Amino acid sequence: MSKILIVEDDEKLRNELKIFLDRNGYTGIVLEISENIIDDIKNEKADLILLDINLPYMDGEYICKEIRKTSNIPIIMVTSRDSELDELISLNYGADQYVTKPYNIQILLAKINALLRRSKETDTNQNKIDCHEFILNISKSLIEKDDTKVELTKNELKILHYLVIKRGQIVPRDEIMDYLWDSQSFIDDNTLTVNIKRLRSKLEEIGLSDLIETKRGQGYLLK
Amino acid sequence: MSKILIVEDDEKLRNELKIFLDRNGYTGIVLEISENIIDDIKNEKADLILLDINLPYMDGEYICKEIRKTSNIPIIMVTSRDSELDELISLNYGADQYVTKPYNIQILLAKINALLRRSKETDTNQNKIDCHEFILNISKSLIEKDDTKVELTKNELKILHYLVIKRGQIVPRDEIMDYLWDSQSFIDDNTLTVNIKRLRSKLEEIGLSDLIETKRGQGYLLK
DNA sequence: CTAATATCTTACAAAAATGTAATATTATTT
DNA sequence: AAATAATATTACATTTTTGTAAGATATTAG
Repeated sequence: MSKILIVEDDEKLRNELKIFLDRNGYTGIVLEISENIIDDIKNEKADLILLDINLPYMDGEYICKEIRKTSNIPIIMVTSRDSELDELISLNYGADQYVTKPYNIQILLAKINALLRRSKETDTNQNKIDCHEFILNISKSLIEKDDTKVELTKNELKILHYLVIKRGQIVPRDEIMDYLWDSQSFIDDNTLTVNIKRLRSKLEEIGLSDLIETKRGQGYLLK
Repeated sequence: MSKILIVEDDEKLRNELKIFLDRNGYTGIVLEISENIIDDIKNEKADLILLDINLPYMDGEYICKEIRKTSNIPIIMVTSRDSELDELISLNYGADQYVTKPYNIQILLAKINALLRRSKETDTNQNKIDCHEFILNISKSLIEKDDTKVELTKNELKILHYLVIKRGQIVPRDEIMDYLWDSQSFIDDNTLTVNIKRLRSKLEEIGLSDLIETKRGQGYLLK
């Protein structure tokens, strides 16, 4: 049951929208527009925001930009301004969709569905990262490849995850060490080498060899 | 450097599009339309697909539906049919966006950026889930709260992650056990209780008490 | 080629994580 | 209130994970 925030000053329109959303399996929440609208939005902890551009106090594009500083909640701009410039600005400020009024309400619903489907992926999926050669299942701490899989320890997961994020780039040993251990704990530099070795062995176990390349003097590279 | 697949039969248009994408930091890949287009698409392992609706052999909506059976790659329908029905069908078949030709190419680019930003979220962020009371840092296996934090073991992380995904719902013990252990390994049912106890202790450590509620006979509930 | 340096390998002890058993507590039913 | 069932607690032995030490290889510089 996703919460959808309606940020719109046209009272008639927003009430209709709320009723429509409620009838279609969502919880529509209408916010009163005030100077504190940004805080109000943040406090609601909704799953998606329908955001008008023309609002009192401040415009929707500014609100969008502010929200994006702390949150990546899905945002659909819903506005009567059919302007390509506005659309461009909104998208560049971090909005996900731009819909012009009057809109076909079934299409708006379909867009909400599509966007929530996409954004929920992150939250609810098993937190897998698909790297062509293998899948890193972070929450289960597994490397998966076809029908084989191998469990990773906490250190191995951290290293591989860090390399995966930076795949294709050379990652300095220091950087990995900073990521793995608090700077307080004085960990032997060889400890990283040993951990890399262990990770490589596990990769070998499922037929993945030479994935982590050593760039002598520079760091490691995940291909 | 994201790979963007161009599935479009108008040769002039697709070449222009490729050049434009290449100039804007993407790798545009033009596919020849054939009967095997669906397999061709799957084999490319791209990051996003620009999919025309009017195509020889089969229409784009059908292709979209087929791709969605095995992949959740971002799909933007790009078409000259400005039809609300088509838009609705496309979105319901799993497309993320619907753009009509002729399009403003800057806006198309902004939409591509927005969609990739959203879909890459999983990859690039640190895999944190923000739950009002605390932040679950999955890749570092930590619970974070203000300036305190506590490390979780693999089991603790799995349990908490599962509860977090289903927060607000009662999660049966069986379901958690299925998630934690292979059905082959016959694990004592009390083992889960002990693991829950350990998780609760860690939550207590950083001042989070009574977060995991026992619903006797039903399961656990994360508030 | 030799020396210096970076990374690798192997083995091992200490620490952490895990499952189980035995017992205790709490809630529900009779 | 007693009996039953579900969950909690504690302690302990086993297994896994981890860091380090000591020596081996490989790479680069002189």
